[in-house]
Amino acid sequence: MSYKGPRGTYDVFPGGREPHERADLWAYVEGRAREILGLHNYREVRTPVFEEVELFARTAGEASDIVVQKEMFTFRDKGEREMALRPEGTPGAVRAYIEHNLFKLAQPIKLFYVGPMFRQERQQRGRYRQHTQIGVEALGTSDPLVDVEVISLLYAIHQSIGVRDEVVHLNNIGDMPTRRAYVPELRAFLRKNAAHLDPDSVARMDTNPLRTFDSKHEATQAVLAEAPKIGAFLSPEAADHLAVVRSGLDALGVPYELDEQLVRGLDYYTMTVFEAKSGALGAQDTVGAGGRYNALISDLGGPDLGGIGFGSGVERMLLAAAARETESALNLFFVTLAPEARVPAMRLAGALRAEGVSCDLDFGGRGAKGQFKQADRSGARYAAILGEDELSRATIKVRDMASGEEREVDVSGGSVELLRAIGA
RNA sequence: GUGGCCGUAGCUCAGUAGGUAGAGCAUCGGAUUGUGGCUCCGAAGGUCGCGGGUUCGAGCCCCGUCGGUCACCCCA
Repeated sequence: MSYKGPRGTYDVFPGGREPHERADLWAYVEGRAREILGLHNYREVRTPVFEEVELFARTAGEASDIVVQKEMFTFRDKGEREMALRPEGTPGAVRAYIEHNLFKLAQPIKLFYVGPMFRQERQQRGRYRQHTQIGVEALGTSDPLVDVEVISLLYAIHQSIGVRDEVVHLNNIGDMPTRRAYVPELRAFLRKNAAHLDPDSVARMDTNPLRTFDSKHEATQAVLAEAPKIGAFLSPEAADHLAVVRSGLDALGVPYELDEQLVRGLDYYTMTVFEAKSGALGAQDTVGAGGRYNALISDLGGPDLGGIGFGSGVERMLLAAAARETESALNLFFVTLAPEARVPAMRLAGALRAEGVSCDLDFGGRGAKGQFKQADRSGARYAAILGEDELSRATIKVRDMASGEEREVDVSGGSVELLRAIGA
């Protein structure tokens, strides 16, 4: 084999082994998600898979090494513009919201997107260089009940496709007053215990102390268990917001766990953050996650309005969902027993398809036995046999593949009798 | 990007102390000149990831490289 797919990518095809390689499961998940999104009145937005690097750099802070941090695929176009394949969906959606003045309409604007995201990382279970996210952005309001809707929507989508062993983690990382109060406390605490922290956390202690909570090092986690909790530092506004979100989730019956160590990788989050994890995955156990971003819209040149959204990894949803079988959709398979029967069979097939009956026929020039074998494997309920005898009588033989029963029907007047014979 | 493990037919794998490759399933054909699922017979299918090296001889040993996988980093 001379060519292989690029590192960290995979193909979706009939017969794929892993759930995320199966085309039928993709159709199922996307279909369910679109249905539920529609029921919540979210509408689709499609934005380019590449944007100016600057857009993504703007949205994720730590400007200097952002390209490295977010591990973006970047390239320069022929006009010397620095571009990047999108690593996440929010910046493009928010950019479009601003660019098309959607903030002038009645708010919120509730959008969803489905599409590929790109990150240049080493692959592992549930992590790919090109992965797909189903995401949602509710833009133009800071109403905490929108947070409730967005989180319950994420949960509803996961439940509908059967994500196993799911826990929603919830936190509020506060507004600016909250952080001004909390971050210095946390930083001071970390400095005091720096000797017990891993190098990555030591490095982040000054630039972004909140992120140290993400560390997987045992020693670091032991230190963090004793760290001051953000809950005690929440401004009155942030505390109220969290209380409304919690009681809303309780009222809707969405199970969640308050997790004061939950921070998020993207720096634009404010107030509400959440993560849906599944025990059915490996180390990459976050199926979907998101949060509120009350400064992002204005940072990108829009009005001072809040927004909240989530992204959910389709590959991870597929991996975390219980195995599922999808049945064959084929109704009928034509078996031709003479070369001159093939074109008539195709003509009849056309007539059947026009009536919504799915059918197929052999293209390999197989003998009778081989064709019946194909019919059997196709999962078709009926085989329609067309040979010299049938041709001369203007009939076709319909065989019920399960019972083996056969009956000959008249097709001199078209496909009517044939349709009736198979109950269509 | 770093590290552990792995890389033999389409798939899952075996391959013994180094002697130029096997099985099961799948595919195709036949047993049944126009009838599937079971059974039997047969065929086709491999530069043993790639490149070097050691050796009379390498799928087995050594080096490099590419790829996969899992974990770290990061994140959906």
